[in-house]
Amino acid sequence: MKARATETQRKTRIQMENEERILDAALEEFSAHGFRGATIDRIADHAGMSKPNLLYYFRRKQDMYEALIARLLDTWLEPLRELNATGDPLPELQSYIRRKLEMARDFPRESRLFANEILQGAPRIKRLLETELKPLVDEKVEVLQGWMTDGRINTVDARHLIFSIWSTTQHYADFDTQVRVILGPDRGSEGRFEDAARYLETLFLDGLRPQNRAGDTPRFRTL
Amino acid sequence: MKARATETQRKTRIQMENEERILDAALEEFSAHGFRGATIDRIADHAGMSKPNLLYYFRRKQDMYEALIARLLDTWLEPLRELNATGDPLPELQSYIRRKLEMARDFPRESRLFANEILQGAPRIKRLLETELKPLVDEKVEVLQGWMTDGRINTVDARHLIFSIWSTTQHYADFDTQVRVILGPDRGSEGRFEDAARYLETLFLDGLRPQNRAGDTPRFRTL
DNA sequence: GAAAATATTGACTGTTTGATAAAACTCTAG
DNA sequence: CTAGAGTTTTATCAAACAGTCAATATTTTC
Repeated sequence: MKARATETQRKTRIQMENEERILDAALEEFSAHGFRGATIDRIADHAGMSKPNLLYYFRRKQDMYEALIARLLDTWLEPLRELNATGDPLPELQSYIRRKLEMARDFPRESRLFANEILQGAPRIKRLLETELKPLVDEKVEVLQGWMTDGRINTVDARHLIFSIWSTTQHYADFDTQVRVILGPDRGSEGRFEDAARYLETLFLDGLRPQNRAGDTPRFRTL
Repeated sequence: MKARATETQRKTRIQMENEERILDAALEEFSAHGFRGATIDRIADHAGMSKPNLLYYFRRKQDMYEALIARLLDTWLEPLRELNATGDPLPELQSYIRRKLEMARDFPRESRLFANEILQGAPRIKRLLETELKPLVDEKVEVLQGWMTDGRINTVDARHLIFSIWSTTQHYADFDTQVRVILGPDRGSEGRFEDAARYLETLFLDGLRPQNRAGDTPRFRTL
């Protein structure tokens, strides 16, 4: 009966398998009900093991949650990290959007876990947001502003630009239920995401103003 | 001891006051922790009354939740209802976006309540989405498609266009914690929303492609 | 194949939670 | 002012919950 908590290395085959099964079940529960709404019993049930057995691997409910959050944030920020300052601006943004959309498609539960945590005021990861998320965003904001100064993309508030990419892409994971109701069951998951990718490309590149770019119509001034 | 549940009219002064206080406290709790995560005790606490007293007005936890949802959906869809088919497309969309942004600013708890419900699979309002939300969206999609056919706005998937307006605006309520971390405390709430409004106007009208609209640069083809 | 390390279980504990019953109190209409 | 409707409290309950413990079973190691 060794202390697994601190002795990081040396994990048994069974240990690895079970921790994996537990974290998968925990992700299911936490992403659907938030920290407080999730119960150990249901997680144990979903993982196919008894509650005391589960608690043998994760002594407290919070330990599961923290394990999930820890592994999440890193993957979550990867697409933004890949935004390359030396690349062509529009293709770079385009592929950032595409990568975020792929994450929403392939890891919807992770997206919802994150959404739940933020929605509840981020009590457990606020510090992480400040130490990891903020500096990364600040760095990439510099890149975007450089592109704007050089006239290579339209001049806008770079932080809000990032927000809009996050929100539009994650919407397809977080609000999946609503999206399905609106789109109907006709188009499967793949079709939905193809359509979304096509739409977001147009939105972020050209906006909604009709494309009379030869100047044949005087610029329309909105209120 | 009359049955308040069905006998809709004839509410006492005290009844009205207390129901209001309770629903406010319930909104606070449900929007922050979801249905399962919220507890009657905390709601009663926050409303400043004993638990049995609260349960005198709402016999079950679910009754509070349903009362909130019922009053929510109607207000929530109001901005979309106001989208006017006979108006000018771009100003119409512009003011739809502005109204949604105002709702995110003025009713963030309501926005989070809704987000929580959808995030959890909308178990309690899926039917309402089908009977109320879907038809309204279908109707407005027709309007948007009409504008596209007439070349008055850029041709895109109208449903995804609506999704992007919902997600970008509600983001400022639902992910408020994250938004604050990124933007820092410099700008207050008003400033944040002004910046957001300005940014979204540019995004939805013109997109990010630099504005060389006189055709002095050959159109850039993205991957 | 036996000792040691690891894994699983059943039986529990103290607490929180949603909900009820009945007694006691307060307000209000006549 | 008083009778009855409306409101609040005290006391209580059963179920659900997070977490513990010692006993048992299984794997791994030599």
